[in-house]
Amino acid sequence: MPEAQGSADDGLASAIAACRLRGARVTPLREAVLRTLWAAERPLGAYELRDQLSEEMGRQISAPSIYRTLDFLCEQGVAVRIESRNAYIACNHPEDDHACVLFVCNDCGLSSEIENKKLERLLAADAEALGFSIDHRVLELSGSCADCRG
Amino acid sequence: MPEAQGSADDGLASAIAACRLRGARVTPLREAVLRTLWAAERPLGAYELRDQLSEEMGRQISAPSIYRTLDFLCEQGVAVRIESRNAYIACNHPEDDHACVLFVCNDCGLSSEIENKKLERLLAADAEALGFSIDHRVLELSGSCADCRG
DNA sequence: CCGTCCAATGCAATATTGTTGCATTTGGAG
DNA sequence: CTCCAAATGCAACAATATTGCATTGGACGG
Repeated sequence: MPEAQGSADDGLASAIAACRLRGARVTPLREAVLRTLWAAERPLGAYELRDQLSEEMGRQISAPSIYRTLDFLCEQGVAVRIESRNAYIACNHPEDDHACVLFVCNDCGLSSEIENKKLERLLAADAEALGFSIDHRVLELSGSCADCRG
Repeated sequence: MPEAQGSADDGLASAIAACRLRGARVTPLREAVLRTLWAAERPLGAYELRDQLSEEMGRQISAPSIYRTLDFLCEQGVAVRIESRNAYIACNHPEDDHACVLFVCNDCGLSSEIENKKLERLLAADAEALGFSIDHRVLELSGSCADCRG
């Protein structure tokens, strides 16, 4: 579940608005996928989304459609792929550059994106020292969230 | 290519020794997979390993054997799976706890594992603040290495 | 040396995840 | 309205990963 920051509806609405501002087309399928991600309480796989949306929309949605839609949403910065799970979540800070750390609970799936500027600086310094130019970062920490640690 | 630190042979030998010290069985297949990873100049996929080893060993190695072997090597800390690529590399510091950052060049595949204690502390602090207990970390940065930036 | 046992491997089938190519539809610009 | 490009539908397929069960092989006690 994307961490609280207004309601999921607010998040969805502002994500859609952000896409439109950039001139991107928010089609019914794209909106439905994003809505499903916002409503989910955990990361969803592509085929899970396909099944759920096929039911919701009363017709078969194909895997390629789902993947293309997810690509679009990730490019727009309103969804994020979790590499270590082959799954996706809605992203609640489309404005910044996704320089965040993702905590994912193995138990309930709760996913929290945390920004940490100091950490960014350390990574940038390491990259600099190596002469490495960073295109894409994957920072995923899995374990147990506060609720599930019982 | 695992970064220089003695020769690849030294790395391979010490990785094998480390496994044996723990009482783990280092079979011909396990050794061959690890040797191939050490010799590779880039991360290798499971099926790539299967094909290469099938040729080397003069018989068909099956996918399950490869996956089981890779699981073993990762558990032993002598190999690492790169989640963002579905690929594996040999690990050159089986001694510590794999609290490292991995830089992977999109161009040549060069993979450098960097330790960064400050970064570890920051992540631990974020986790603490969330009440989150970390099981597994994935820190993978892809981009262009110094040589490929030309 | 022999038998027993268990970990490791072989192997076939299958599941899951992701992609390609091409036809068709849709929505917006002119 | 017409045209164009983007989006979607769809079938086939490719790549990655797992399951279940049979077989092998080495370690160890006798």
